[in-house]
Amino acid sequence: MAAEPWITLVAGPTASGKSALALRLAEASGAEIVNADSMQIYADLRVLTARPSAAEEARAPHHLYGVEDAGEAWSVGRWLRAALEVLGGVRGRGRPAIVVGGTGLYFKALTEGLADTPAVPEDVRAEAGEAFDRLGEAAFRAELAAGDPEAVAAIAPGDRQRLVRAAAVLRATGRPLSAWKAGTRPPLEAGEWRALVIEPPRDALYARCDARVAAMLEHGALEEVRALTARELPQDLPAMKAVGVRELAANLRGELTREEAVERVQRETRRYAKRQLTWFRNQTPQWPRVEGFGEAAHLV
RNA sequence: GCCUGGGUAGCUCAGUUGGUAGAGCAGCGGAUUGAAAAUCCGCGUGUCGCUGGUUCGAUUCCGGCCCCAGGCA
Repeated sequence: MAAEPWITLVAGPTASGKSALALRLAEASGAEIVNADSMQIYADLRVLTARPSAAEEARAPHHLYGVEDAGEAWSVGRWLRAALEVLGGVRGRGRPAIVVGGTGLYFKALTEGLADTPAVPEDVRAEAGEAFDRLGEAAFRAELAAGDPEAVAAIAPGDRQRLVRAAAVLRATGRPLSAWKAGTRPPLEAGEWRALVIEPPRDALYARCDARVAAMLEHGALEEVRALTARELPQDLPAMKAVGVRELAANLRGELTREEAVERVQRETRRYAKRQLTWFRNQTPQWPRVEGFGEAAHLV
């Protein structure tokens, strides 16, 4: 067992000051920063996804920020492979690492592991989706239950995304998801990492979400969305699902006033923060809490 | 000032022929294994404007008052 953890995970909801805390920790320890945010991976929406600025990135090495085009789709698995490779490099340089972000599932994959499921071919995935739409949920579930009763029992009603994924994995590999999950091993050693969860008071966090969305509009969020929508990419790409893209695009089309769009983006941002709070509260209850915002946090 | 309509959940409203009320949105709680800023599940949180009266019982009926909107002056 390693004597000293060399990886620090900094988790927390959006607008909680994670990046600021990570930067302070990095400057204090000479660490390199690794992104664990599913949207900050994409290059196109720097403002809207609250990516660190060029000036901030200059203060410490940053990895996996803006490294992919919005026209490409990353996933937990793709992020995990990339993150492990980056961490290997950091370790090779003899430096500590700080993994910071708001995507709970990415932290879970990093600390607990991800099933070693083979890639599901695109046509199998598409076919499963079509089958769902053709059969309806009840019949689709009945068919899936023959090969993967566990998934059928565990997936909540209406959750098309998970049902289709379970069916696609079964079809492509001949084994249910649960079988793939069974052999999962954590990619990191227990002693080599430690974690922090920033958990600001709800009201103050929401106020910061609102203020930050307003500030994003002042700093070019609309222009980013204009450039992105001009590419007419498929709507189901991850980057197209970033909070604010839909609403600001609607404003650009004249379907929402600027004020309406801002209010909706603020509301979606608050909801996102709430989901993150729920995740960390229940999925990582044993991780130490930092109360208040990241930039003001008292460091241990 | 008079007339009409309306004051019910955070918001927009429905409803109770008198037995203390329910929808949508918001909000809150939860799930979460390759889209996770995704996807989905659950939960009404209430001086029924105020105040008297009638009644076993009033948010509901009656009186008075206050407030909002429109109309007439």
